[in-house]
Amino acid sequence: MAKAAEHQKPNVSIDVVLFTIRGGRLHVLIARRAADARVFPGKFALPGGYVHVDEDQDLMATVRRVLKQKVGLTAPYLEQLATFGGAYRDPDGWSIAIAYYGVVPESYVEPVLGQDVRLVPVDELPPLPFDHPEIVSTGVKRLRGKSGYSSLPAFLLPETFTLNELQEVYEQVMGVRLEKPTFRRKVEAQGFVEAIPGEMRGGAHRPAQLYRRVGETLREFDQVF
Amino acid sequence: MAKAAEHQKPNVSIDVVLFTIRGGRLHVLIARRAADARVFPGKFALPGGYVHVDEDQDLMATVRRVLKQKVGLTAPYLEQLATFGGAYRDPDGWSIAIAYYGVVPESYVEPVLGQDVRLVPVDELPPLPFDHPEIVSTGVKRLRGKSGYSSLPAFLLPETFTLNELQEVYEQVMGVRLEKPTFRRKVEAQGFVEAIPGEMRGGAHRPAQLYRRVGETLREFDQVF
DNA sequence: TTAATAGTGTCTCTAAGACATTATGTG
DNA sequence: CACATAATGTCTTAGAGACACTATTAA
Repeated sequence: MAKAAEHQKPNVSIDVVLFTIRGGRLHVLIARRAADARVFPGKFALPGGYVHVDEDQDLMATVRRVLKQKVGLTAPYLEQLATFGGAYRDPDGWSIAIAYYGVVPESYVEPVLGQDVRLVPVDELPPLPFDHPEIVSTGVKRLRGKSGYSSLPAFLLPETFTLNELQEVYEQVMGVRLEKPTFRRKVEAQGFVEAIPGEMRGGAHRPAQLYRRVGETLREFDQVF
Repeated sequence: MAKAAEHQKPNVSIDVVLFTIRGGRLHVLIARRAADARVFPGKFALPGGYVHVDEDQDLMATVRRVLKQKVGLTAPYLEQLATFGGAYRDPDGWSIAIAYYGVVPESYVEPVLGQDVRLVPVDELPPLPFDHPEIVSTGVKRLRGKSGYSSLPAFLLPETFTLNELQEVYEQVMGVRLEKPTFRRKVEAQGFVEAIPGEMRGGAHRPAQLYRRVGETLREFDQVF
Protein backbone atom coordinates (compact mmCIF):
# COMPACT_ATOMS: atom_id res chain seq x y z
CA MET A 1 0.00 0.00 0.00
CA ALA A 2 1.31 3.37 -0.95
CA LYS A 3 2.21 5.59 1.96
CA ALA A 4 0.39 8.85 2.43
CA ALA A 5 3.52 10.88 2.75
CA GLU A 6 4.49 9.98 -0.80
CA HIS A 7 1.37 11.57 -2.17
CA GLN A 8 0.14 15.08 -2.43
CA LYS A 9 -3.04 15.52 -0.43
CA PRO A 10 -6.23 17.21 -1.60
CA ASN A 11 -7.59 20.23 0.23
CA VAL A 12 -10.38 19.27 2.58
CA SER A 13 -13.13 21.65 3.56
CA ILE A 14 -16.65 21.44 4.89
CA ASP A 15 -19.64 23.35 3.54
CA VAL A 16 -22.95 23.95 5.24
CA VAL A 17 -26.37 24.18 3.62
CA LEU A 18 -28.56 25.90 6.19
CA PHE A 19 -32.27 25.83 5.34
CA THR A 20 -35.04 27.96 6.72
CA ILE A 21 -38.54 29.03 5.76
CA ARG A 22 -39.13 32.71 5.02
CA GLY A 23 -42.42 34.01 3.75
CA GLY A 24 -43.62 30.48 3.17
CA ARG A 25 -40.70 29.65 0.88
CA LEU A 26 -37.65 27.51 1.43
CA HIS A 27 -34.44 29.54 1.68
CA VAL A 28 -30.73 28.80 1.98
CA LEU A 29 -28.16 30.84 3.82
CA ILE A 30 -25.16 32.16 1.90
CA ALA A 31 -22.25 34.21 3.18
CA ARG A 32 -19.68 36.51 1.65
CA ARG A 33 -16.23 34.94 1.30
CA ALA A 34 -13.26 36.67 2.89
CA ALA A 35 -11.63 39.49 0.93
CA ASP A 36 -8.31 37.62 1.05
CA ALA A 37 -9.65 34.24 0.00
CA ARG A 38 -7.47 32.71 -2.70
CA VAL A 39 -10.40 32.01 -4.94
CA PHE A 40 -13.70 33.87 -5.31
CA PRO A 41 -12.81 36.57 -2.73
CA GLY A 42 -15.79 38.64 -1.65
CA LYS A 43 -18.26 36.42 -3.51
CA PHE A 44 -21.30 34.89 -1.86
CA ALA A 45 -21.14 31.13 -1.32
CA LEU A 46 -22.22 28.44 1.08
CA PRO A 47 -20.45 29.00 4.39
CA GLY A 48 -17.48 26.68 4.54
CA GLY A 49 -13.91 26.32 5.64
CA TYR A 50 -10.92 24.04 5.77
CA VAL A 51 -10.47 21.27 8.28
CA HIS A 52 -7.93 22.37 10.90
CA VAL A 53 -6.24 19.23 12.10
CA ASP A 54 -4.71 21.02 15.06
CA GLU A 55 -7.99 22.52 16.30
CA ASP A 56 -10.81 20.18 15.32
CA GLN A 57 -11.36 16.87 17.03
CA ASP A 58 -13.57 15.54 14.26
CA LEU A 59 -15.64 16.67 11.27
CA MET A 60 -18.58 17.85 13.34
CA ALA A 61 -16.20 20.05 15.32
CA THR A 62 -15.04 21.57 12.06
CA VAL A 63 -18.61 22.30 11.07
CA ARG A 64 -19.40 23.92 14.40
CA ARG A 65 -16.25 26.02 14.34
CA VAL A 66 -16.86 27.18 10.78
CA LEU A 67 -20.50 28.07 11.46
CA LYS A 68 -19.44 30.05 14.49
CA GLN A 69 -16.53 31.84 12.82
CA LYS A 70 -18.08 32.52 9.43
CA VAL A 71 -21.66 33.37 10.30
CA GLY A 72 -21.74 33.65 14.08
CA LEU A 73 -24.18 30.82 14.67
CA THR A 74 -23.98 27.97 17.16
CA ALA A 75 -24.85 24.58 15.81
CA PRO A 76 -28.51 23.67 15.24
CA TYR A 77 -29.67 20.26 14.06
CA LEU A 78 -26.99 19.27 11.55
CA GLU A 79 -26.54 16.16 9.50
CA GLN A 80 -23.96 15.04 7.00
CA LEU A 81 -25.22 15.40 3.44
CA ALA A 82 -22.61 14.08 1.03
CA THR A 83 -19.01 14.49 0.01
CA PHE A 84 -17.96 16.10 -3.23
CA GLY A 85 -14.44 15.67 -4.51
CA GLY A 86 -12.46 15.99 -7.69
CA ALA A 87 -9.82 17.80 -9.65
CA TYR A 88 -12.27 20.20 -11.25
CA ARG A 89 -14.45 21.64 -8.54
CA ASP A 90 -11.99 24.24 -7.23
CA PRO A 91 -9.77 26.34 -9.54
CA ASP A 92 -7.11 25.91 -6.88
CA GLY A 93 -6.80 22.18 -7.55
CA TRP A 94 -7.98 18.81 -6.24
CA SER A 95 -10.35 19.43 -3.40
CA ILE A 96 -12.90 17.69 -1.25
CA ALA A 97 -15.95 19.28 0.29
CA ILE A 98 -17.82 17.39 2.98
CA ALA A 99 -21.27 18.95 2.94
CA TYR A 100 -23.59 19.17 5.94
CA TYR A 101 -27.09 20.49 6.10
CA GLY A 102 -29.13 22.05 8.85
CA VAL A 103 -32.70 23.12 9.36
CA VAL A 104 -33.64 26.12 11.52
CA PRO A 105 -36.49 28.55 12.13
CA GLU A 106 -36.11 31.94 10.51
CA SER A 107 -35.71 33.65 13.91
CA TYR A 108 -32.55 31.64 14.41
CA VAL A 109 -30.69 33.24 11.51
CA GLU A 110 -32.26 36.70 11.58
CA PRO A 111 -29.73 38.18 14.03
CA VAL A 112 -26.81 37.47 11.72
CA LEU A 113 -28.34 38.62 8.44
CA GLY A 114 -26.81 41.69 6.87
CA GLN A 115 -24.26 42.78 4.28
CA ASP A 116 -22.28 39.55 4.48
CA VAL A 117 -24.94 36.97 5.26
CA ARG A 118 -28.09 36.53 3.19
CA LEU A 119 -31.02 34.20 2.69
CA VAL A 120 -31.93 33.22 -0.87
CA PRO A 121 -34.86 31.11 -2.10
CA VAL A 122 -33.75 27.66 -3.22
CA ASP A 123 -35.63 27.99 -6.48
CA GLU A 124 -34.05 31.34 -7.31
CA LEU A 125 -30.43 30.82 -6.44
CA PRO A 126 -27.96 33.47 -7.54
CA PRO A 127 -24.85 32.14 -9.30
CA LEU A 128 -22.66 30.40 -6.74
CA PRO A 129 -19.00 29.40 -7.05
CA PHE A 130 -17.50 25.91 -6.98
CA ASP A 131 -20.11 23.16 -7.25
CA HIS A 132 -22.27 24.86 -4.65
CA PRO A 133 -25.39 24.79 -6.85
CA GLU A 134 -25.06 21.01 -7.01
CA ILE A 135 -24.55 20.83 -3.25
CA VAL A 136 -27.67 22.90 -2.63
CA SER A 137 -29.74 20.79 -4.97
CA THR A 138 -28.49 17.62 -3.29
CA GLY A 139 -29.54 19.17 0.00
CA VAL A 140 -32.98 20.04 -1.28
CA LYS A 141 -33.44 16.50 -2.55
CA ARG A 142 -32.44 15.07 0.80
CA LEU A 143 -34.73 17.47 2.62
CA ARG A 144 -37.61 16.55 0.32
CA GLY A 145 -37.01 12.84 0.68
CA LYS A 146 -36.56 12.85 4.42
CA SER A 147 -39.61 15.06 4.94
CA GLY A 148 -41.80 12.25 3.68
CA TYR A 149 -40.93 10.04 6.61
CA SER A 150 -39.71 12.29 9.41
CA SER A 151 -40.45 15.33 11.54
CA LEU A 152 -37.68 17.27 9.80
CA PRO A 153 -39.90 20.09 8.43
CA ALA A 154 -41.15 20.85 11.95
CA PHE A 155 -37.67 22.19 12.74
CA LEU A 156 -38.10 24.93 10.15
CA LEU A 157 -40.82 26.44 12.31
CA PRO A 158 -40.58 28.56 15.46
CA GLU A 159 -41.19 27.13 18.93
CA THR A 160 -44.95 27.31 18.50
CA PHE A 161 -47.01 26.97 15.36
CA THR A 162 -50.45 25.96 14.14
CA LEU A 163 -51.24 22.71 12.36
CA ASN A 164 -52.01 24.65 9.21
CA GLU A 165 -48.56 26.22 9.32
CA LEU A 166 -47.03 22.79 9.82
CA GLN A 167 -48.95 21.47 6.84
CA GLU A 168 -47.88 24.41 4.69
CA VAL A 169 -44.24 23.72 5.52
CA TYR A 170 -44.59 20.07 4.58
CA GLU A 171 -46.28 21.10 1.34
CA GLN A 172 -43.66 23.72 0.57
CA VAL A 173 -40.71 21.46 1.29
CA MET A 174 -42.10 18.41 -0.47
CA GLY A 175 -43.61 20.32 -3.35
CA VAL A 176 -47.00 18.64 -3.13
CA ARG A 177 -50.48 19.43 -1.86
CA LEU A 178 -51.80 17.44 1.08
CA GLU A 179 -55.34 16.78 2.26
CA LYS A 180 -56.03 18.47 5.57
CA PRO A 181 -57.85 15.62 7.35
CA THR A 182 -55.29 13.07 6.20
CA PHE A 183 -52.42 15.26 7.26
CA ARG A 184 -53.90 15.79 10.70
CA ARG A 185 -54.60 12.10 11.19
CA LYS A 186 -51.00 11.24 10.38
CA VAL A 187 -49.55 13.95 12.57
CA GLU A 188 -51.81 12.75 15.37
CA ALA A 189 -50.74 9.15 14.84
CA GLN A 190 -47.03 10.02 14.91
CA GLY A 191 -47.39 12.25 17.90
CA PHE A 192 -44.33 14.38 17.22
CA VAL A 193 -46.18 17.58 18.10
CA GLU A 194 -48.50 18.37 20.99
CA ALA A 195 -51.17 21.00 21.54
CA ILE A 196 -50.30 23.69 24.06
CA PRO A 197 -53.36 23.88 26.32
CA GLY A 198 -55.06 27.24 26.16
CA GLU A 199 -52.61 28.75 23.70
CA MET A 200 -54.32 30.04 20.60
CA ARG A 201 -53.45 32.29 17.71
CA GLY A 202 -56.21 34.53 16.43
CA GLY A 203 -56.39 36.62 13.32
CA ALA A 204 -59.62 38.27 12.37
CA HIS A 205 -61.32 34.89 12.55
CA ARG A 206 -61.47 31.67 14.46
CA PRO A 207 -58.24 31.32 16.42
CA ALA A 208 -56.05 28.27 15.85
CA GLN A 209 -54.65 25.90 18.42
CA LEU A 210 -50.91 26.33 18.93
CA TYR A 211 -48.64 23.29 18.92
CA ARG A 212 -45.01 22.60 19.79
CA ARG A 213 -42.58 19.83 18.94
CA VAL A 214 -42.36 16.89 21.33
CA GLY A 215 -38.71 16.22 22.14
CA GLU A 216 -35.62 17.87 20.77
CA THR A 217 -34.65 15.31 18.20
CA LEU A 218 -35.76 14.30 14.75
CA ARG A 219 -38.30 11.49 14.54
CA GLU A 220 -38.40 9.02 11.70
CA PHE A 221 -41.59 7.22 10.68
CA ASP A 222 -42.25 4.35 8.35
CA GLN A 223 -45.40 6.11 7.23
CA VAL A 224 -45.26 8.36 4.21
CA PHE A 225 -46.85 11.77 4.11
CA MET B 1 -10.44 33.10 5.35
CA ALA B 2 -7.39 31.08 6.23
CA LYS B 3 -5.45 29.75 3.29
CA ALA B 4 -5.07 26.05 2.81
CA ALA B 5 -1.35 26.19 2.43
CA GLU B 6 -1.03 27.48 5.98
CA HIS B 7 -2.63 24.37 7.37
CA GLN B 8 -1.60 20.79 7.64
CA LYS B 9 -3.98 18.60 5.66
CA PRO B 10 -5.60 15.38 6.87
CA ASN B 11 -5.01 12.11 5.04
CA VAL B 12 -7.88 11.28 2.73
CA SER B 13 -8.78 7.75 1.77
CA ILE B 14 -11.79 5.91 0.50
CA ASP B 15 -13.12 2.62 1.86
CA VAL B 16 -15.53 0.24 0.20
CA VAL B 17 -18.18 -1.92 1.86
CA LEU B 18 -19.02 -4.58 -0.68
CA PHE B 19 -22.09 -6.66 0.20
CA THR B 20 -23.14 -9.99 -1.14
CA ILE B 21 -25.40 -12.87 -0.14
CA ARG B 22 -23.77 -16.21 0.60
CA GLY B 23 -25.70 -19.17 1.89
CA GLY B 24 -28.70 -16.98 2.51
CA ARG B 25 -26.76 -14.60 4.76
CA LEU B 26 -25.49 -11.09 4.18
CA HIS B 27 -21.70 -10.92 3.88
CA VAL B 28 -19.09 -8.19 3.54
CA LEU B 29 -15.83 -8.38 1.66
CA ILE B 30 -12.59 -7.75 3.54
CA ALA B 31 -9.04 -7.75 2.21
CA ARG B 32 -5.59 -8.15 3.71
CA ARG B 33 -3.68 -4.91 4.00
CA ALA B 34 -0.27 -4.61 2.39
CA ALA B 35 2.71 -5.97 4.29
CA ASP B 36 4.35 -2.54 4.14
CA ALA B 37 1.33 -0.53 5.24
CA ARG B 38 2.26 1.98 7.89
CA VAL B 39 -0.51 0.89 10.18
CA PHE B 40 -2.11 -2.55 10.61
CA PRO B 41 0.12 -4.25 8.00
CA GLY B 42 -1.15 -7.67 6.96
CA LYS B 43 -4.42 -7.25 8.84
CA PHE B 44 -7.81 -7.76 7.24
CA ALA B 45 -9.84 -4.59 6.72
CA LEU B 46 -12.28 -3.02 4.33
CA PRO B 47 -10.56 -2.47 1.00
CA GLY B 48 -9.46 1.13 0.81
CA GLY B 49 -6.74 3.49 -0.31
CA TYR B 50 -5.60 7.06 -0.47
CA VAL B 51 -6.85 9.56 -2.97
CA HIS B 52 -4.16 10.12 -5.61
CA VAL B 53 -4.59 13.67 -6.83
CA ASP B 54 -2.34 13.06 -9.80
CA GLU B 55 -4.18 9.95 -11.01
CA ASP B 56 -7.81 10.25 -9.98
CA GLN B 57 -10.20 12.64 -11.67
CA ASP B 58 -12.74 12.48 -8.88
CA LEU B 59 -13.77 10.37 -5.89
CA MET B 60 -15.50 7.72 -7.93
CA ALA B 61 -12.32 7.27 -9.94
CA THR B 62 -10.47 6.71 -6.70
CA VAL B 63 -12.97 4.05 -5.68
CA ARG B 64 -12.73 2.28 -9.00
CA ARG B 65 -8.93 2.34 -8.98
CA VAL B 66 -8.72 1.06 -5.42
CA LEU B 67 -11.22 -1.72 -6.04
CA LYS B 68 -9.26 -2.78 -9.10
CA GLN B 69 -5.83 -2.58 -7.48
CA LYS B 70 -6.65 -4.02 -4.08
CA VAL B 71 -9.14 -6.76 -4.90
CA GLY B 72 -9.08 -7.05 -8.67
CA LEU B 73 -12.71 -6.13 -9.25
CA THR B 74 -14.19 -3.69 -11.72
CA ALA B 75 -16.84 -1.40 -10.37
CA PRO B 76 -20.34 -2.76 -9.75
CA TYR B 77 -23.24 -0.62 -8.53
CA LEU B 78 -21.57 1.74 -6.05
CA GLU B 79 -22.97 4.54 -3.99
CA GLN B 80 -21.47 6.94 -1.52
CA LEU B 81 -22.25 5.92 2.04
CA ALA B 82 -20.85 8.52 4.45
CA THR B 83 -17.64 10.25 5.40
CA PHE B 84 -15.83 9.56 8.64
CA GLY B 85 -13.17 11.92 9.88
CA GLY B 86 -11.35 12.80 13.05
CA ALA B 87 -8.12 12.84 14.97
CA TYR B 88 -8.72 9.48 16.60
CA ARG B 89 -9.72 7.03 13.89
CA ASP B 90 -6.23 6.32 12.54
CA PRO B 91 -3.18 5.88 14.81
CA ASP B 92 -1.28 7.75 12.12
CA GLY B 93 -3.17 10.99 12.80
CA TRP B 94 -6.07 13.07 11.53
CA SER B 95 -7.69 11.20 8.72
CA ILE B 96 -10.81 11.15 6.60
CA ALA B 97 -12.42 8.09 5.08
CA ILE B 98 -15.05 8.55 2.42
CA ALA B 99 -16.99 5.31 2.50
CA TYR B 100 -18.78 3.77 -0.47
CA TYR B 101 -20.91 0.68 -0.60
CA GLY B 102 -21.72 -1.78 -3.32
CA VAL B 103 -24.04 -4.70 -3.79
CA VAL B 104 -23.12 -7.70 -5.96
CA PRO B 105 -24.06 -11.34 -6.53
CA GLU B 106 -21.79 -13.89 -4.94
CA SER B 107 -20.54 -15.06 -8.33
CA TYR B 108 -19.09 -11.61 -8.87
CA VAL B 109 -16.62 -11.83 -6.01
CA GLU B 110 -15.93 -15.56 -6.06
CA PRO B 111 -13.03 -15.34 -8.55
CA VAL B 112 -11.01 -13.06 -6.27
CA LEU B 113 -11.58 -14.88 -2.98
CA GLY B 114 -8.53 -16.49 -1.45
CA GLN B 115 -5.81 -15.91 1.12
CA ASP B 116 -6.02 -12.15 0.90
CA VAL B 117 -9.69 -11.57 0.16
CA ARG B 118 -12.50 -13.01 2.27
CA LEU B 119 -16.23 -12.78 2.81
CA VAL B 120 -17.49 -12.50 6.39
CA PRO B 121 -21.10 -12.44 7.66
CA VAL B 122 -22.15 -8.98 8.77
CA ASP B 123 -23.48 -10.32 12.06
CA GLU B 124 -20.24 -12.16 12.87
CA LEU B 125 -17.57 -9.65 11.94
CA PRO B 126 -14.03 -10.40 13.00
CA PRO B 127 -12.21 -7.53 14.73
CA LEU B 128 -11.45 -4.85 12.15
CA PRO B 129 -9.03 -1.93 12.41
CA PHE B 130 -9.79 1.80 12.34
CA ASP B 131 -13.51 2.55 12.67
CA HIS B 132 -14.32 -0.10 10.08
CA PRO B 133 -16.90 -1.82 12.32
CA GLU B 134 -18.80 1.48 12.49
CA ILE B 135 -18.52 1.90 8.72
CA VAL B 136 -19.90 -1.59 8.13
CA SER B 137 -22.78 -1.04 10.51
CA THR B 138 -23.59 2.27 8.83
CA GLY B 139 -23.61 0.39 5.53
CA VAL B 140 -25.91 -2.29 6.86
CA LYS B 141 -28.32 0.34 8.15
CA ARG B 142 -28.34 2.08 4.78
CA LEU B 143 -28.87 -1.22 2.98
CA ARG B 144 -31.73 -2.10 5.31
CA GLY B 145 -33.35 1.28 4.97
CA LYS B 146 -33.03 1.50 1.23
CA SER B 147 -34.27 -2.05 0.73
CA GLY B 148 -37.66 -0.99 2.03
CA TYR B 149 -38.24 1.31 -0.91
CA SER B 150 -35.99 0.14 -3.72
CA SER B 151 -34.88 -2.77 -5.85
CA LEU B 152 -31.48 -2.78 -4.15
CA PRO B 153 -31.67 -6.35 -2.76
CA ALA B 154 -32.29 -7.69 -6.27
CA PHE B 155 -28.70 -6.81 -7.10
CA LEU B 156 -27.44 -9.28 -4.51
CA LEU B 157 -28.85 -12.11 -6.64
CA PRO B 158 -27.46 -13.75 -9.81
CA GLU B 159 -28.81 -12.94 -13.26
CA THR B 160 -31.79 -15.23 -12.78
CA PHE B 161 -33.65 -16.12 -9.62
CA THR B 162 -37.04 -17.25 -8.38
CA LEU B 163 -39.52 -15.01 -6.59
CA ASN B 164 -39.03 -17.04 -3.43
CA GLU B 165 -35.30 -16.34 -3.58
CA LEU B 166 -36.01 -12.66 -4.06
CA GLN B 167 -38.31 -12.66 -1.09
CA GLU B 168 -35.72 -14.45 1.05
CA VAL B 169 -33.14 -11.81 0.20
CA TYR B 170 -35.50 -9.02 1.15
CA GLU B 171 -36.27 -10.82 4.40
CA GLN B 172 -32.61 -11.47 5.12
CA VAL B 173 -31.49 -7.93 4.39
CA MET B 174 -34.37 -6.22 6.18
CA GLY B 175 -34.51 -8.64 9.06
CA VAL B 176 -38.25 -9.20 8.85
CA ARG B 177 -40.66 -11.87 7.61
CA LEU B 178 -42.92 -11.00 4.69
CA GLU B 179 -46.20 -12.48 3.55
CA LYS B 180 -45.83 -14.26 0.24
CA PRO B 181 -48.99 -12.97 -1.51
CA THR B 182 -48.33 -9.40 -0.37
CA PHE B 183 -44.71 -9.57 -1.44
CA ARG B 184 -45.64 -10.86 -4.87
CA ARG B 185 -48.34 -8.23 -5.35
CA LYS B 186 -45.88 -5.48 -4.57
CA VAL B 187 -43.15 -6.86 -6.79
CA GLU B 188 -45.71 -7.17 -9.55
CA ALA B 189 -46.89 -3.60 -9.02
CA GLN B 190 -43.34 -2.20 -9.11
CA GLY B 191 -42.38 -4.26 -12.11
CA PHE B 192 -38.66 -4.25 -11.47
CA VAL B 193 -38.36 -7.93 -12.35
CA GLU B 194 -39.82 -9.92 -15.20
CA ALA B 195 -40.53 -13.58 -15.75
CA ILE B 196 -38.31 -15.31 -18.28
CA PRO B 197 -40.74 -17.22 -20.52
CA GLY B 198 -40.21 -20.94 -20.36
CA GLU B 199 -37.33 -20.77 -17.91
CA MET B 200 -37.99 -22.81 -14.80
CA ARG B 201 -35.99 -24.16 -11.90
CA GLY B 202 -37.06 -27.55 -10.64
CA GLY B 203 -36.05 -29.41 -7.52
CA ALA B 204 -37.83 -32.60 -6.62
CA HIS B 205 -41.14 -30.77 -6.82
CA ARG B 206 -43.04 -28.15 -8.70
CA PRO B 207 -40.54 -26.03 -10.61
CA ALA B 208 -40.42 -22.29 -10.03
CA GLN B 209 -40.60 -19.55 -12.61
CA LEU B 210 -37.28 -17.81 -13.15
CA TYR B 211 -37.12 -14.02 -13.15
CA ARG B 212 -34.56 -11.40 -14.05
CA ARG B 213 -34.13 -7.72 -13.24
CA VAL B 214 -35.64 -5.18 -15.60
CA GLY B 215 -33.04 -2.56 -16.47
CA GLU B 216 -29.55 -2.13 -15.13
CA THR B 217 -30.20 0.54 -12.57
CA LEU B 218 -31.65 0.74 -9.11
CA ARG B 219 -35.34 1.57 -8.88
CA GLU B 220 -36.81 3.54 -6.02
CA PHE B 221 -40.45 3.20 -4.95
CA ASP B 222 -42.60 5.18 -2.59
CA GLN B 223 -44.15 1.97 -1.45
CA VAL B 224 -42.71 0.22 1.57
CA PHE B 225 -42.06 -3.52 1.65
C1' DT C 1 -75.10 38.22 9.79
C1' DT C 2 -71.27 37.67 7.04
C1' DA C 3 -66.70 36.52 6.04
C1' DA C 4 -62.87 33.89 6.79
C1' DT C 5 -60.24 30.48 8.75
C1' DA C 6 -60.07 26.26 12.10
C1' DG C 7 -61.26 21.84 12.76
C1' DT C 8 -64.13 17.32 12.28
C1' DG C 9 -67.33 13.66 10.12
C1' DT C 10 -68.09 10.39 6.89
C1' DC C 11 -68.09 7.75 2.66
C1' DT C 12 -65.66 5.10 -0.75
C1' DC C 13 -62.23 2.31 -2.33
C1' DT C 14 -57.72 0.49 -2.43
C1' DA C 15 -54.64 -2.53 -0.67
C1' DA C 16 -52.29 -4.88 3.28
C1' DG C 17 -52.46 -8.87 6.26
C1' DA C 18 -53.80 -13.47 7.11
C1' DC C 19 -55.23 -17.85 5.85
C1' DA C 20 -56.67 -21.32 2.75
C1' DT C 21 -56.64 -23.48 -1.56
C1' DT C 22 -55.10 -24.95 -5.98
C1' DA C 23 -51.18 -26.20 -9.24
C1' DT C 24 -47.38 -28.97 -10.73
C1' DG C 25 -43.45 -31.30 -10.57
C1' DT C 26 -40.67 -35.94 -8.61
C1' DG C 27 -40.27 -40.53 -6.74
C1' DC D 1 -50.68 -41.58 -5.21
C1' DA D 2 -48.06 -39.20 -1.73
C1' DC D 3 -45.41 -35.29 -0.92
C1' DA D 4 -43.22 -31.04 -1.21
C1' DT D 5 -42.86 -26.67 -3.01
C1' DA D 6 -44.94 -22.98 -6.26
C1' DA D 7 -48.45 -19.92 -7.01
C1' DT D 8 -53.02 -17.86 -6.46
C1' DG D 9 -57.78 -16.78 -4.32
C1' DT D 10 -60.43 -14.61 -0.96
C1' DC D 11 -61.94 -12.50 3.29
C1' DT D 12 -61.42 -8.97 6.64
C1' DT D 13 -60.06 -4.69 8.01
C1' DA D 14 -57.26 -0.51 8.32
C1' DG D 15 -56.49 3.63 6.41
C1' DA D 16 -55.86 7.06 2.49
C1' DG D 17 -58.27 10.25 -0.46
C1' DA D 18 -61.99 13.20 -1.26
C1' DC D 19 -65.64 16.03 -0.05
C1' DA D 20 -68.78 18.14 2.96
C1' DC D 21 -69.95 19.98 7.07
C1' DT D 22 -69.61 22.27 11.65
C1' DA D 23 -67.16 25.66 14.88
C1' DT D 24 -65.45 30.09 16.31
C1' DT D 25 -63.80 34.44 16.06
C1' DA D 26 -63.94 39.70 14.30
C1' DA D 27 -66.16 43.25 11.89
